[in-house]
Amino acid sequence: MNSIIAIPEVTKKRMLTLQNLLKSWSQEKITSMQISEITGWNNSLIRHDLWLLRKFQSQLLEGNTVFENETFGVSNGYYKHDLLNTITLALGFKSSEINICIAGLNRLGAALLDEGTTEGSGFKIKAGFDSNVNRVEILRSSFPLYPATEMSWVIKKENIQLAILTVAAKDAQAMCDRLVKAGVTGIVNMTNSVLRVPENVKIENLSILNSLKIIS
Amino acid sequence: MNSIIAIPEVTKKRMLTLQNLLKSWSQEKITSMQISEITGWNNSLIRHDLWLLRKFQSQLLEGNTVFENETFGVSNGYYKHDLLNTITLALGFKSSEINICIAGLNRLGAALLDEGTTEGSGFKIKAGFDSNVNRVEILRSSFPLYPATEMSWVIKKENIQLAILTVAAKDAQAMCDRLVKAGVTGIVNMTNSVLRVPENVKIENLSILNSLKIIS
DNA sequence: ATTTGTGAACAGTTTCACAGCG
DNA sequence: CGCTGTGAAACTGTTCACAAAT
Repeated sequence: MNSIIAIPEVTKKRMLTLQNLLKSWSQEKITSMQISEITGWNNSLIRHDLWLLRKFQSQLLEGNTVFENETFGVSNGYYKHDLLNTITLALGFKSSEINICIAGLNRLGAALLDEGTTEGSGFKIKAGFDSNVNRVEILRSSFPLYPATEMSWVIKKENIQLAILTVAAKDAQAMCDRLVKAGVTGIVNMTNSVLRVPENVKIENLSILNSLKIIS
Repeated sequence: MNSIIAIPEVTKKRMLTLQNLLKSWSQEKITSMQISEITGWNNSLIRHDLWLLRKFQSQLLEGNTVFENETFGVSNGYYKHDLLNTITLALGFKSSEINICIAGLNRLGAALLDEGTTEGSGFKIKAGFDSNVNRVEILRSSFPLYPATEMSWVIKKENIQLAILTVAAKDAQAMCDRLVKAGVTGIVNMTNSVLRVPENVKIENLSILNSLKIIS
């Protein structure tokens, strides 16, 4: 009776990085040592992560206790494409696009507007919001911009699930509350504010200043 | 013989967040429960972190095995200012400003130029670099912009220690190599590329796409 | 009564060690 | 032989439980 396993968050994050690495890897094969050299992760950790991924996957194909078609580890490296497939499958990326919005159209927010930010990534920016009606009218972008007062219906109508928050620190909590109320289920917080959200809303903090402090 | 303790990276990150939280906390005192409610961290974890911080600090004041002047935990909450002091001291923030630069002046990089990005943070942007000479000439900013070819001497002359990397993914490793060669000791990587650096160079990855994937 | 400070217990993560495979 | 797959061992981080403080 094997207990049900889940992929830990740390592993998921590493696999996201590995995915990016593989996309720019030009050879057909790669070994755990090579990955280790680039990323700095211990080579056993990589094999262990991959093992977890496949264990998790085989558990989804219930009943199939025996691994089928095991082209995987060829004892002299992994095939890049096999790896990419495994990662994509195991992390369960949605096949359909996820709609997102940007809240706060100062220079940072505005920079995310065109810039191919989400090019071929599975995410689609559907709206931009700002409390400053002026900004909304002046800025040009490939999708519509709205005053923050319109947020509620736009988020529902466009089926927006996630938001990138780029307002000034002092307005962050208020804007966050509005987003949550409108039904957003996750926020990438690019402010220095600490956001208070209900348990079912996920936050990822991306503060440049904090990062600078960590590496200094 | 107590073994020497160091503050773990996870704790440091939490303390950075706590620092931000306290700055916007208007009351004189705060309890571990209140911090817990806002951040979602278990309240014992907060006390434990704080305990580590002070243990670490008292170890710096060598010989002083006895804590002196222990106004700290007043058994009904922490004084905001005591906490802020402890965090600042224990995390050892430099009293002097640290010079940084921005490598890659596309829209995202350019957005960091004025925007008070580093306002009162202990970091000072001293230069911006881009391989596109045009951009360097067109953009306006409060500090000088240079073609990437000038990087080596500028970084030395201005004593620049850290960099924020905002170039296109395909140019990331090349630009990173140049920064490292010029003597930078830490990079905030805002691209999706996985950077390969020598052990002594610290990287913090801030990829918006990865964050979106994690919360989705 | 409430909240901190503390070490022990527990859970999670990483590394080790080595069998098995090509 | 070099490399993967795998479970066990070592290590790191978090939570518990309760004494001490007020």
